[in-house]
Amino acid sequence: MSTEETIEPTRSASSRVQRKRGRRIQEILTAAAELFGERGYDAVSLEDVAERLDVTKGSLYYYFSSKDELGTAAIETLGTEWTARLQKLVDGTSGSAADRLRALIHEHVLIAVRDHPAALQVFLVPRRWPHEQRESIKELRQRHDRLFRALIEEGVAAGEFTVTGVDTVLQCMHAAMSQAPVWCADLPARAQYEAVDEVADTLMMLVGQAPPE
Amino acid sequence: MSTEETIEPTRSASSRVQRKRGRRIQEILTAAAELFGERGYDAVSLEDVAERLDVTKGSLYYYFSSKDELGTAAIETLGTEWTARLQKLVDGTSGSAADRLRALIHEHVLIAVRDHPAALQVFLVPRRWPHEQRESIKELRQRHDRLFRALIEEGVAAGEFTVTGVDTVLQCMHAAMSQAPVWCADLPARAQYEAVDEVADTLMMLVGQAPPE
DNA sequence: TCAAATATTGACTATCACTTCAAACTTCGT
DNA sequence: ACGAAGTTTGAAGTGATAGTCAATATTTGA
Repeated sequence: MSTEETIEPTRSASSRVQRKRGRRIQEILTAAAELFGERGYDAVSLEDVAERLDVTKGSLYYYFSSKDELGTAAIETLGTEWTARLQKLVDGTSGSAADRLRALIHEHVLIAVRDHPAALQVFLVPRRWPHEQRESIKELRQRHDRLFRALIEEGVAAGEFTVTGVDTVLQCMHAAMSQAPVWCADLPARAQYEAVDEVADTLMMLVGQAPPE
Repeated sequence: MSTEETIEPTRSASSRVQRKRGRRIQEILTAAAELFGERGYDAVSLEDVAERLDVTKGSLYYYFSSKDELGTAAIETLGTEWTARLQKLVDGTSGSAADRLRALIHEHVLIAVRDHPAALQVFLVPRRWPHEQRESIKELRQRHDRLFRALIEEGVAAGEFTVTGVDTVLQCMHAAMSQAPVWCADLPARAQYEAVDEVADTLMMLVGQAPPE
């Protein structure tokens, strides 16, 4: 919802029309988010986005004033959905902090590997993003991180985890997770799942959890 | 040394001239390696490289047939120097596998943070590199990894380390290290050193080494 | 049905970066 | 000193892609 459109239709516009506009914007964002998540921001041209929607790129400028604006909004969309999925998982799982953290990592990486191989890297490296856009991504990542941080701190408080600095652990975790899709890219589906499993085991060591058996 | 030049001067060429050519190539590679290491491959144009050398970009094509070729060679140079530095450190240190691994990680990240903030990412993500160039980078990374792997396996054999899969540990380690320069970018020098220290502590947990004190 | 509002087109411009190359310049060996 | 070999230049070519815009098509509401 509430995606900011900087370009407004002249004035007026019935709510019906506005809703239609909103839907169209969502369509665009969805398509863009998919592409950016698959290939990364730079590797996707507006022409690519337009093609997927069966329109021409000129039309995209009717809704977004620049690629960066579309990009920011699309990544926001992607991240929001992602966070929601993870939140749902966290809420639906019980057990020790270790169990839940492991499940969270597993799900997180699995989503990335299967659905959005390039998305985590976009979240992680907002290097080339201009001015304020960067803040937007940072904020998104923070929202994203909160889930992990909460579990880690819970585990630390419960004496389950050993950790030097939570921030550093989070950073290392994210960095590693963001690369997982790259390593897994050439693996068959079955092997991917096992690889993700091993990544989860390994990352659990960042909080002092030795692997099972 | 032995940098392959695909473009050869007509024929003949005295060894003296050839040596001069070799030196020039090294100058170019050094300049390019620095720039690529600072800003990453894509963010550096041939014009940038030429400018640093006080020549025009056309001149670069006298030595390298394309940006990719120059890029591959430059990264090779960077990686070779890097490995040499780390090798020296490993050879010059004694103590438990844990001590040496920690020192290695620390040095590795510190080089990256201080000298080549973007280099590790280039080593890690050869995504956009074409055909065979990719293999070259992979090989380089393997050479790079060998140092870490040797220490890790030693520690495992000695019963110091707990590890599920060495490859996964290596990957996570590298991914995390490659991001460290980004996190540290805005920190003052003193704080950088401490941050690197904490990264080392955290990464040691990947092999089951709880932090000190 | 028709005019106003909205949406889309496609051709055009601008820019940036890789690449080519003939001509000019420099260095080398004799 | 001189020609040949090696090096550099600057301008032009190419291609990809962001961004613009007047013309056109579609949708809306009365």
